[in-house]
Amino acid sequence: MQQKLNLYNTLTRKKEVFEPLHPPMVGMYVCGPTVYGEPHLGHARSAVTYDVLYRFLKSQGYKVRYVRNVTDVGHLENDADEGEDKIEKRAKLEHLEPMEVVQHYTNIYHEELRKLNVLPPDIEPRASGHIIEQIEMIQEILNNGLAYEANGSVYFDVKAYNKDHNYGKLSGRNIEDLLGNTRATEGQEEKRSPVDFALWKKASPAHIMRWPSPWSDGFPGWHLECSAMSRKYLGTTFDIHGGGLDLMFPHHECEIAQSQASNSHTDAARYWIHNNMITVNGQKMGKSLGNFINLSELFGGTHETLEQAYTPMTVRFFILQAHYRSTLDFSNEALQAARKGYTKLMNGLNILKKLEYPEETEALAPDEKLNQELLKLTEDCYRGMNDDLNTARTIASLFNLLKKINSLNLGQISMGQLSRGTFDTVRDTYQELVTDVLGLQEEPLGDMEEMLDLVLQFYKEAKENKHYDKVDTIRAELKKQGIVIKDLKTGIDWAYEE
RNA sequence: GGUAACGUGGCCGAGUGGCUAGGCUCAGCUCUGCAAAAGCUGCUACAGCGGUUCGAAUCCGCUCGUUACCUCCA
Repeated sequence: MQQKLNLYNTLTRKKEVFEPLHPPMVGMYVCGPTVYGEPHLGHARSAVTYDVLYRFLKSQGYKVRYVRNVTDVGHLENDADEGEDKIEKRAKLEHLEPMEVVQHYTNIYHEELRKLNVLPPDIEPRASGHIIEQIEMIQEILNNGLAYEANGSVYFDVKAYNKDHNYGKLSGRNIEDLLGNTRATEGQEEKRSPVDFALWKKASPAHIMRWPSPWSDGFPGWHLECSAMSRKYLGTTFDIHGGGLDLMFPHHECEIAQSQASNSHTDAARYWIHNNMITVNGQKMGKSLGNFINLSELFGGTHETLEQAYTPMTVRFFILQAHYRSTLDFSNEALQAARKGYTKLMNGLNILKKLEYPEETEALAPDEKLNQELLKLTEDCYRGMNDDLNTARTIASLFNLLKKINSLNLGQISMGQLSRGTFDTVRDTYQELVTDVLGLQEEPLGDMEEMLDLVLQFYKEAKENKHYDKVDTIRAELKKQGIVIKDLKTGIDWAYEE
């Protein structure tokens, strides 16, 4: 495949050819969730987006180290002021240890992502497990004169930093605008400037989650964990940093500032990737709007805006049918359409399993034009992926390919019109992209017990009609599945074979 | 208020100077015991107004509308 992957880099605001720093190794860091609540559609979009990037890079032969963190400390209700820690607030509410909250929601997050066929990252570090690394980084920034201590807390000195660096280079802001727009917030007396952000916060006496540091018993600022952990596992400069568009400012901006101000002196990542938001009725799903749709509600059909339950693969397909940098509007109609599209793609997968190129028929009536057309379609599939992970285009091309596969299956196109090479390319492309790269897999069929009842019904009829050959066949086939039929006086039943 | 982005056919959603995106829906045809699936055909759109150009949905300007970030959020 001589096509090259292009990625849109927020840092440069344009699509760039992806060239890893140390091929074939690729280092990739993605901002994971703060585990204080149920995972929702937005988490799914982010996870699926970077899962596809991860899968695609691997399919292209890269050796990827994928790090996705779990934020379990330091994420305050309000940034860098006197807000409560999200985790701790939840813990108090539910009368739990903060780490119980963390574990609980981390487990659910993992479970839901597994349903969505999202591969686990290679390393999943937690902020609370990297306090030492974070303290070290703060010390570096202090030593470099770009942070200051105030009453046991340490703040990043944005104005000082901005003298030699560009604070706002990622999100396209400038410090004057920021200063002009910062609203007066209470409890910020310690900060020299409203734009400064916390690297370390001194804990109030009531605060449970606290660690010793040179400055105070306290906890690290939210932005710091990502800088410290990405550096620890991927180095001072790595290839890809991903996350939601809403994290661009201030979170990612601060990450870059911290990395530059520390002894790393880098932007941390070379390609900064941002996925767009999910909207509901044209409005962003947001905490303050209270219009979140949790994944459990989606899979269970329990949310009030849902007309029905949607399976994880329907949701995955729905996400992939849009480009990751576009907002994706949620609606029942769109999900239902996604369901059908998904099943269509799966039917194609099943057809391909059964289709074989006949051994002896080596292109009886080769149709050069058709072969060319099919090969072009397979290239289109990859062209979509390479063009900034445009899964929407890839899926469109896969549907075009699927039409031909269906025609082949129905004999509207004969196998002899294709060369073996064309057929293999078509099959391999379809299978690889659908299952390995897009990560779409078959979902279990309906109720197995109901199907079994149907078989038992046929068994009963066969027996009544004394079609003993059929009776024997049914028994034998079911036995292969580990099921035995029991002819009881009271009726017919089944049991697991012991 | 500051800064961005977007406005595509009944719905969703790609594209981006000239060539059919695709999915869903709807109508018709082929196939078919009936149906379904599949294939084929049709519904041929790019907010409005100007401009650049041989040619614009695609570039530029203005107008209208929507949204996002600037505060917690993936």
